[in-house]
Amino acid sequence: MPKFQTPPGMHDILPKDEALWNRVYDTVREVAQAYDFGRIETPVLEFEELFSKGLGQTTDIVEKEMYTLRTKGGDRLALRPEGTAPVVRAYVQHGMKTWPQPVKLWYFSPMFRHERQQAGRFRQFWQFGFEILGDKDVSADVEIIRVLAVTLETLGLHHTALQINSLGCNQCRPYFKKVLGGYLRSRKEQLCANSRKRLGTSPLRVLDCKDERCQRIAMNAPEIIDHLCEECRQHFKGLLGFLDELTVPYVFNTKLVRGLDYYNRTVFEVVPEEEALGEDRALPKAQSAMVAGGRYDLLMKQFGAKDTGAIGGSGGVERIVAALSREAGAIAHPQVPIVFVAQLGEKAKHQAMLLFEDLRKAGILARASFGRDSIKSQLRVADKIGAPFVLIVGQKEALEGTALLRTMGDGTQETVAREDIVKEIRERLKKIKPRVNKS
RNA sequence: GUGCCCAUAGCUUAAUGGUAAAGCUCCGCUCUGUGGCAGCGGCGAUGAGGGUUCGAUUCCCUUUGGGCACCCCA
Repeated sequence: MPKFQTPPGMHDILPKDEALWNRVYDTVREVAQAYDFGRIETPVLEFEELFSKGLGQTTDIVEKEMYTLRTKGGDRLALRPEGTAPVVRAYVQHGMKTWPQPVKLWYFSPMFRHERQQAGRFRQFWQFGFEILGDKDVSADVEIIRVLAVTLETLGLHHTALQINSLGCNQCRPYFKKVLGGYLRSRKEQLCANSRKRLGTSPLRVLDCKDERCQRIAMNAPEIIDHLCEECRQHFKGLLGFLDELTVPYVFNTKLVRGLDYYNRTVFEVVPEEEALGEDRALPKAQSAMVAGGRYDLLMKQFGAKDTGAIGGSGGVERIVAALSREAGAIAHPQVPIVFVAQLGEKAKHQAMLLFEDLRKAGILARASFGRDSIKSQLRVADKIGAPFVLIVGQKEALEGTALLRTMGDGTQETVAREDIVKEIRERLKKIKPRVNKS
């Protein structure tokens, strides 16, 4: 039994995962570059206050899911549970308001939340995110949604559904809360215990409670969309108009609220379509959101970036990787052929190492097993890893300054002079069809 | 944080209240300058701690970890 294991909810990303992870990372990076987002990586640790003040005291993330610690100097720090607050902090700290607006940033980083893990939910998980700061205009909303949609599409995830809603602003939300609160209070008896507790603090959350009774009440509840102030209504209308023009399919979900307090106006989520989940539904709907985000003008203001706005969205890498594995048919990647360098004898080993370096410098993927002495076991390894060619350097070859070039497919081999090896290998590799492996 | 299920080798699985078995993988030998096949061998496990018992991997308790659900979220 291993003495040490990863802490609960945390996991290793192994070489076998590399193909899919790279695919997600590369896609995010390419999309970010195509839309001119600049990379930002903020520290894993921030002052705890950044989140407790930024995300809202009563949010679950702050109340019970933060990893916090006290430093020897007495500072209270927290492992970041999300990426937006640090980015806004950076915007203000580095005076990005003096940069040409808006400032467009992206990241790809681990996040930490102390929750019980289950399917698609971890204590350390990776998120990529896109943020547009310093822009109140609805076009920023459109761009964020589009960038995320393009990312998923490029990855080949087509069975997704974009849900979208507006939460209003400082003007209209308090008014709506009152209306909603009144409605809910009049039916308090029929609500579940949890929702009853939430009535006072965040009545909006009652709307996406999964309790059957609450659902029924939520069904007929007043909708925020009918109570938006004129500006918010125009903003939302404008957004939907853009999406229609760009033929981005969306589902207007008036019940969609988000777990963080800082959102205003636009909020959205991308979930896998039912059929994409397969018959046995590998993931339940509630925690299957692959991508989510919203506008956070209030957070900007709170952190000192007045009179401007910002919007962003982030994606859960593990969930997207899982979705990619589900669509296994789409996942095929070429495997780069490897040339194996085998050696026999002390002198030959030295020669072989030099040869290995020659190959590497020439950009040829090479592998060797210098720790093994028998040619037999070395060839076995070459066979296992699927090397199409093996270069064998023995005593004789070492003296002659040559190597034996063995073609594994048919077992033929010929002697090649040291200085011709790279050229010869290059030619032969050209003729090989890349092997395609399903992962 | 709450509830339900689970825990044997790196992986997949056996078994019994009485010496823990196999397949795959890995390492090696048969074959001391040649891979795949085959044969043989080797490494390697009852998550941890208690209890019941002559004896526990098996039964009980605790704990740790995992899966799932709730809560919530990417």
